[in-house]
Amino acid sequence: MMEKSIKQYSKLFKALSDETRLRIIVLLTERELCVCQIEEALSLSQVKVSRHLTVLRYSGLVENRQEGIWVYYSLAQPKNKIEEGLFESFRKYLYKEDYFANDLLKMKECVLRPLKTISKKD
Amino acid sequence: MMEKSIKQYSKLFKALSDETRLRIIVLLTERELCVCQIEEALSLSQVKVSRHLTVLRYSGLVENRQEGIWVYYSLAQPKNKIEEGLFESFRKYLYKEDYFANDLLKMKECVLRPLKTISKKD
DNA sequence: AAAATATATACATATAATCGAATACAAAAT
DNA sequence: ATTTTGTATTCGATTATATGTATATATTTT
Repeated sequence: MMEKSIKQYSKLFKALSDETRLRIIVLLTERELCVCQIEEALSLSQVKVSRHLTVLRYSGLVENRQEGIWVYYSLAQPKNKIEEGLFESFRKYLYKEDYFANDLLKMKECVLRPLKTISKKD
Repeated sequence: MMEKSIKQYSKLFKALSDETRLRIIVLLTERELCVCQIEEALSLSQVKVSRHLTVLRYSGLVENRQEGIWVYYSLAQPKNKIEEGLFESFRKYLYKEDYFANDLLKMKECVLRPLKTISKKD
């Protein structure tokens, strides 16, 4: 159908149009993470992170896999040239920007510790 | 301010998250156009086009200049690497996709014809 | 001057997105 | 079998977005 490609792209951009989701995506450009790690790295509530991850999953930008009690999320393979270019730009440029750099730093601290010791926040 | 960059990007993607605005942007990657040309190329109402152009202008993605009775819109200079990459991707790939290709074709027909009142002027 | 044209805005309304709090679910540990 | 832990979903409230109709503004033509 003709409308498919337009919708596909507008949905892509809608998925990226939320600050929380953008922060999550930038984290995931670096590595696979489970929900509680994202929660802590971004100091956000469980509901908020989980809900935005669901949105991202529906958009096709991320995938998940379950491992025991944890659900790990990762960036999906880019489905077109636009996504490909975006992911590349994210990896190349966004990590340098203060806010994202900070998130990434905190994320790296988090993943050093074993999962069990992660404490809850909101 | 720390939040600035994140907001900047989420706003960029929000501006691109609407189908009509995406179609407009793709037209503008090709050339400057006035409102009525966009209206005709996309077969959309005046209000709809004008309103979405206003949104795009607020997002900083497009600029406009008035010339007599017409207001011409064009893509603004990219303000960061992400925008730069996006514009490049749009020019490189989107014009090939059916729906956008169709819009561009129709736009080119439209701009061949003189603007109604201009013919009287010269 | 009035009429015509291109564009923008106001108003009302419908639809969608976001959020916190509470709750459900499923796997693991006890 | 019960509790704990990580994750997902429901509910209700709030806010944001998109749209059509009507109207306003500004420039040009007559």
